Amino acid sequence: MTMSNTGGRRKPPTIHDVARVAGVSRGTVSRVLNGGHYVSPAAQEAVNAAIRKTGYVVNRHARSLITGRSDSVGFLLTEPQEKLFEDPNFNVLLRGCTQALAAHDIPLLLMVAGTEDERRRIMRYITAGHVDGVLLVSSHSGDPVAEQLRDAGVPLVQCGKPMGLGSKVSYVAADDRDGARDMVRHLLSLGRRRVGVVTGPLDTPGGVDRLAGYKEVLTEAGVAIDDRLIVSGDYSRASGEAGAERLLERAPDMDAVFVASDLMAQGALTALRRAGRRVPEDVAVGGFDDSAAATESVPALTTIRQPYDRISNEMVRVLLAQIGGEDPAAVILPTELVRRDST
Amino acid sequence: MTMSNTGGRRKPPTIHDVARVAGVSRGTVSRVLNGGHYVSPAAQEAVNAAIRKTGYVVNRHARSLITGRSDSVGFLLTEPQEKLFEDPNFNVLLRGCTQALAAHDIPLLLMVAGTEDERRRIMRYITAGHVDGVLLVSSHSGDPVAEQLRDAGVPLVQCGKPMGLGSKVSYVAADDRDGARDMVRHLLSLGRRRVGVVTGPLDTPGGVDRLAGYKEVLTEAGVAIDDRLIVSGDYSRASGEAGAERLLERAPDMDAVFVASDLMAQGALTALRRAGRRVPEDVAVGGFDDSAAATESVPALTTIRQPYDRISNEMVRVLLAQIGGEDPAAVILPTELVRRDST
DNA sequence: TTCTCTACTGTGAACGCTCACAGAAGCATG
DNA sequence: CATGCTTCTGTGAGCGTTCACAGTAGAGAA
Repeated sequence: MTMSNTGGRRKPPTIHDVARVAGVSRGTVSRVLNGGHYVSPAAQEAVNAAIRKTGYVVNRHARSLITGRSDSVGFLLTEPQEKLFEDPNFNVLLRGCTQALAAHDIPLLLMVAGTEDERRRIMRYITAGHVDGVLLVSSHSGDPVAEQLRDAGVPLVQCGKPMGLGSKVSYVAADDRDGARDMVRHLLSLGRRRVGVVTGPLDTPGGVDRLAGYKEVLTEAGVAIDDRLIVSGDYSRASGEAGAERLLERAPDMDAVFVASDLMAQGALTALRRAGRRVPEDVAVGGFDDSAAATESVPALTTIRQPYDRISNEMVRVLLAQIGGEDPAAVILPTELVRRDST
Repeated sequence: MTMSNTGGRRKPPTIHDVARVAGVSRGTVSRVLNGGHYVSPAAQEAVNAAIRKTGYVVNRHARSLITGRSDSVGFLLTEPQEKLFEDPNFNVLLRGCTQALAAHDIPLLLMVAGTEDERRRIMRYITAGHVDGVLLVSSHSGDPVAEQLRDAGVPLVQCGKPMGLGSKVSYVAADDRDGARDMVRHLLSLGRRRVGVVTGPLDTPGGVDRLAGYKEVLTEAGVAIDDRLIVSGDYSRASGEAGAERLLERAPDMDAVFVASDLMAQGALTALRRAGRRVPEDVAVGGFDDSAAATESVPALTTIRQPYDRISNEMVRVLLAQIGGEDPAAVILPTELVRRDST
């Protein structure tokens, strides 16, 4: 009479079963599992064979109980919703982090803090030690969550430069300023001199730095800064459309515009088309991000590529280092100009 | 001399500390934590006060070790990438599930099985009992993963109707057939008679059902089915564009088209514009999904709304029921016609 | 009174693992 | 031969919780 295996799950083998099959002790099996130092080759081999034979998989709960580590990290999003819905970059980041962590056999717990209630529950969960560290994505970058976590001693890496420079928290970001410089230099190299800009939100480092890069290059090139050519948006498509409209009103002779996100650039294209301007003949348009929106636009956008794959890899690397005891670190990654049809 | 709390985390309070503060035993605290049956009001109150005072949070690892439950579920995506990048619906689903689970205090583990290696690692993780159940999103809907999990006795809910009807696995889906019927009826009600269709992939139930609804309504209305008016796509924007182009070639007198996804409908709009057709005057266009693409299109798409918020809620509900021992269940949710500017 | 029943409470054992420690075996050195 | 050192192995304890069980107190019935 054999045991039925329909329906319920069988009780999985433990380290004890492996030890018995391999003819060694629990301790030896544990050592093999954790790097194999101080284990004879013969025992090593016997244990590995026993693991394969029994189909043993470590019980992470039991391990965590004694080590105090959870061997998992949280991916925390502190946005009501727009980010998750509108921003194509978010997907890339989430996927990149999931995979980078998977390579270390570390599961990713997704946490979305929309309401204040959710935020509290999540903070309690995190500070109780249920994750070893947190990857934080938040757009309003003076987020109190970052400071709270840092004060609680939770390893933390933020995506994008945080606002308060005093706060000692790790972050990984693209080089916004340098990217903006590249784009504006590119527009100037096309012979354009009336270069407008639709900035990001000016209460975020990203918004500020991209504008700074713009001004820097114009000044270098001896082109006067004209306030009528500067408006700001909030990275949304709608704000890009409104921004371009305002620019055309205030400076009808504009012959190029640097828009600080692809989504806004898409909106700007709509506004330009409506105003009867041809792109790129009358007005050259440069975006930022190289998100999916850049290739979907008509014409396809010349843009500044943010290396999201590298950003997610670095976020994970820095976080794991910090969990391992290293100090917080800031990583700034280079961007790249991608030429398409809008310039 | 006070203990420094800079840097490292303090050791969190245990159930023991709570018991001591409340003046009761571990057992009583545990009972309060798990529903409070057979606990006197006085003890109940004392324990709750002690929990607040000490800031106690249950150690889930210790609990899981003994209960055998992990009190977490996996969200498994078996797609190489396109879904995560192109499909706006995916975001909505992921967020919905995260929140529905959060209400039960259950964390969501995100798992992406792109490569074969990842798939194996994830299967081992799941079957080892590290999650209590799995929410599965996969487009090629005869996915072997579903059967493997079912055979391993892992509670499972799939998003969308699975292909092999024999396999007894839970799923939650929108009523594709009925949605298609509504849309085609709507197009007919506008007086259109040459109604084309760009279907989804015909090796998936969603693709098949939407086409079936289309044919059904035409037949009911006494309009002959014309094969030249039927082409199929794969839900991508590009395939919608190509599909509409082919339809115009084969049936230049087409005066309406039902496109089985909003993303494809966006592509169709591009093709129609290029061919000089006005939408909706010359050709009315109906989409499916009511994703972000529907409102971003110009003109905004009339479409069939899939109730993604309800879908995610139902997926979680059915999964938790199944974890609780109930039998697998199928849930089919009603759709809704959303009128915009393309019809 | 005594017994039974219900409502509640405390206690030891276990869950599966890692860690610290003790000890064994092998080998070179004094 | 004792001593030390290195490499390897086994053993008990304990992580924080739940669960089963035993036990207590009080109320009501016989």
